Amino acid sequence: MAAREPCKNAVKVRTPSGKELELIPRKVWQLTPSGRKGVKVGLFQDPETGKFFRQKVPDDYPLCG
DNA sequence: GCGATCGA
DNA sequence: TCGATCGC
Repeated sequence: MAAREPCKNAVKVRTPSGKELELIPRKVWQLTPSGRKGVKVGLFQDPETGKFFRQKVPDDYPLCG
């Protein structure tokens, strides 16, 4: 069982403070309603403010965290 | 509204 | 316990 792989790849994200940065998500999971495709969501931390935020990550980004 | 997740 | 994430 591959329990909790660390996230390795940076994702281009718009931080709450309005900057585009490449950040490594703390965690990425699938957010998928029944019978729909859903999205992958990453939990990120804005290095400017320390605030956490969630944002879509590309569908090909591996689950991790 | 649904789905999972966790910081606030 | 809620907000916020995204696309359908």
